[in-house]
Amino acid sequence: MIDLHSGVPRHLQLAAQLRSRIIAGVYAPSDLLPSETRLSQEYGVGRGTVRRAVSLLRAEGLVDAASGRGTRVREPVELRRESVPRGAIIQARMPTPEERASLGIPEGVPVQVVTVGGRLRGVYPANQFELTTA
Amino acid sequence: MIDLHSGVPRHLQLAAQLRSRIIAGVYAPSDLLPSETRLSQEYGVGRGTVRRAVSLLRAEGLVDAASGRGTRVREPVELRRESVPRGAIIQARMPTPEERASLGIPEGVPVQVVTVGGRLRGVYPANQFELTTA
DNA sequence: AAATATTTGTCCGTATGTATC
DNA sequence: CGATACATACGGACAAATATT
Repeated sequence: MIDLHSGVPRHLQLAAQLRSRIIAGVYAPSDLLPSETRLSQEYGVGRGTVRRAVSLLRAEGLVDAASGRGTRVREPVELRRESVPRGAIIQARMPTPEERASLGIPEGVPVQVVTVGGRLRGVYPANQFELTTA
Repeated sequence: MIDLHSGVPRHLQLAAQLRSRIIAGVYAPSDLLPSETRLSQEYGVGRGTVRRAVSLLRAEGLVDAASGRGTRVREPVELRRESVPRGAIIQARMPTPEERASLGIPEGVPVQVVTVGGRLRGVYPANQFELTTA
């Protein structure tokens, strides 16, 4: 459960427990997590604390929440492999809000930017692509 | 300022304004942002809303906050260029908390993981390295 | 050196809105 | 329409780290 006096923030403790349950398959892909109110009661923490914990899992891409529907464990996605030419420069960073909107990138997912000779070659969301050198 | 009835969440409005001020150089690298209480008063929103806005900027790697000290605009750093061999696979992701601690990675900074033939070759914090194909 | 003030971090309770069932 | 569930937002309280006097 949650140790209220361990010094470790409760939302981190809760996030860790939910995370390990997801990885262990207790909550399997496409499963709904218990509602925020349920978690709040079961773990004896406020709902705000639950939301903070869940928001971490969302940022890690583990779950996906929607109003009215619940919070669902995300299906693992197959990564597409994209080949980059020799001499390319590959830089990772967090996407701008505009990139997130236009590319449909979820929270907490970085992008890899490929440039060749100073010219932009592509922006690859890390939840969809891995890069390989030609 | 903040439009309380535009339908756009206030923390997003505030984040957008702070973000554009940072990019415009109104808040320059190493500058402190106004304190959360100041921002809360100036923009007429609650402190929780301010914290949500700032936390977005932290996740984007734009600013860095510390207890007692304040929230500082991050310095852009010179990137070291690291060469990866042909056939390597480069995957970007957010670091685990353990990696952040051991590698000293600030918030909002992704890492690039290089594997060759399934064997791990290196983990490169994106605020220090850019990769190039050999 | 010590006390005080400032600033961020955590947590709670409550209220209201919006989407879904 | 009502019940459920997530989203936004406020206020208050206290702790922890840092800065200031």
